[in-house]
Amino acid sequence: MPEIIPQDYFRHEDVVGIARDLIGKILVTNVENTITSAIIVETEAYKGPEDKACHAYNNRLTPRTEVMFKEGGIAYVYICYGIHRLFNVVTGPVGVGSAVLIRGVEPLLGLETMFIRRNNNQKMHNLTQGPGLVSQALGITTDHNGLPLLSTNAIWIENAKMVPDDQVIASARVGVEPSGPIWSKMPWRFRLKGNKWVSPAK
DNA sequence: ATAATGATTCGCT
DNA sequence: GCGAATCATTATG
Repeated sequence: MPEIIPQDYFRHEDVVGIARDLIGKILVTNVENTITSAIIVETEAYKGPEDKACHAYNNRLTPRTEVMFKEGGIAYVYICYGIHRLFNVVTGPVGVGSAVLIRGVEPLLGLETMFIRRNNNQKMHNLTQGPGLVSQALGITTDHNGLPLLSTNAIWIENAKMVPDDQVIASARVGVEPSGPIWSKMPWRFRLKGNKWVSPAK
């Protein structure tokens, strides 16, 4: 039996370290009694309150960012560009608005379901390549917002063998240029080297 | 109440 | 490579 990552694991302050460690772990959802799972191959860390690219920058508290300030180990799902659901793992103790965005996964279980959710797209590499598509394939919706990552819920993360450093690429985050040269260049985007399911963004 | 905008994706050139 | 799609969230009046 695979081991579920306990919520405690997400409650320390080092969101960048958590983003790095999540590479290679298994994201699992159970939506409408169907299990789908995938290996996490791309993540990004968002470190509130000092990270200008983070929604919780400067401790900005709004109805949307509220869940980011809760204790680590719960889901933060929000809608981007009116179209896409982006899935994050909230990290840190209560009151710290940090989270890890899951940008790319490699499909593992429930391939058929993922194809259906992705409108029978036969292109394998497009199945879960990018944060919006990950949520689509795994059936993640705003209903998951605020849910604890537990096997008794619809979504959780399972442990896996630690991926060695020489297999992980750290680089600048994507789509955050407006937050300025300092924060947009922080090497807080992590990818599994050579993996075909990392997001296409440059 | 209204207006601007975005942690993106897709289709067309 | 470029621009449209599309709407919840946010700030502002």
